[in-house]
Amino acid sequence: MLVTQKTQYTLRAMVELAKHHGRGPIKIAAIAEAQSIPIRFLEVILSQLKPSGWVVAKRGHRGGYQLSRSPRYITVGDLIRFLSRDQGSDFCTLNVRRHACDAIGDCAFLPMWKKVQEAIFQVFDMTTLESLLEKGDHGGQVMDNVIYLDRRCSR
Amino acid sequence: MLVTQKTQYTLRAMVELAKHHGRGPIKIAAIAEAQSIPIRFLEVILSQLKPSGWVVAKRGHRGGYQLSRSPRYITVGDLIRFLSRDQGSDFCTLNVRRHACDAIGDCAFLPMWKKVQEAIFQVFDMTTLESLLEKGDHGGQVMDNVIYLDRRCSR
DNA sequence: TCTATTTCATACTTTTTTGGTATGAAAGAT
DNA sequence: ATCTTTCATACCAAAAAAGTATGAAATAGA
Repeated sequence: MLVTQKTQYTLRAMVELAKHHGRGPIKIAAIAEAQSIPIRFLEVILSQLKPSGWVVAKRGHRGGYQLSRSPRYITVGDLIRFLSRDQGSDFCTLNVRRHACDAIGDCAFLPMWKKVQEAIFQVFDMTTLESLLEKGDHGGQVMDNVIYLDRRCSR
Repeated sequence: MLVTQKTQYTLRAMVELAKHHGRGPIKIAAIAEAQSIPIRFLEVILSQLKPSGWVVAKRGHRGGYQLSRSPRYITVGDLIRFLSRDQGSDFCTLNVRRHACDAIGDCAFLPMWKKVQEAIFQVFDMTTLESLLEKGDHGGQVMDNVIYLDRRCSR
């Protein structure tokens, strides 16, 4: 739910579009090829992005997709918010519903979920498509004052 | 994947156990009742926590569960890491696999996923069962220097 | 205007994950 | 002994995610 395969396909496709920004439309097939995305699935994905103006499409010969605005002003955060728009949870990326523990009155976990949600978007919102195109460490400036604990998944 | 219903049941059950810490075992049925968790499901959940020493069980008359150590030293982070231990993603809470975009060489998104993962556990790791018992705003001290953008899920 | 190309809209199928049940055995207290 | 409670494992159902199919509608260029 947080980051599904579809989410990742979407981001990859958008980055691919960003790469070619300003050089006319690029075909679904080409994006699918470049990013190893099942072409039919990508068709569905892109046509869902269009109505809200993320991308502009052109049909027919020499048609294809292109970004509607500069990759500099498109953030991962905005995209992910968009992708989880009609997904019932109260914290869009987490899977948590506010009324989950209604029975107990006001849920003791709520402040925590809220903080996590904010922390997540703190990162997503600072990541633009453009920044993703730049090789090397990008977008790290903001969190540099935080001490990261090196705790990994145990397995 | 990130936070499933089972995850939330687990946390609620642990908080319930924390409430009664030091006062002998408490029955599954009582926890289930207090936290509105399906009892059979909770049985499964708790018996999965036992082998790794999160809880101690006692069978038979006057049996039940209790925490194996103080709620002060049990963090949500540790619990969530435990719950997602054998779930193939490289960033345990996100659903992202490192080799997802192998084709493209080194994935442009990796640094971002890593930062998000760290940001999430920054919060989870500072939240102890004990802190969840305290009413009011708890655990907020660390993130206080961060400027939160008020961006919500659009819907 | 015809044709090849490409997106578009919608619906369907399959697979995977999640959520939850069932059953009966084992252990412990009185 | 017996009642209570956990324990281990297997099973089932529902929901979500992933992916496919079909044919229609534009568009460019010959």
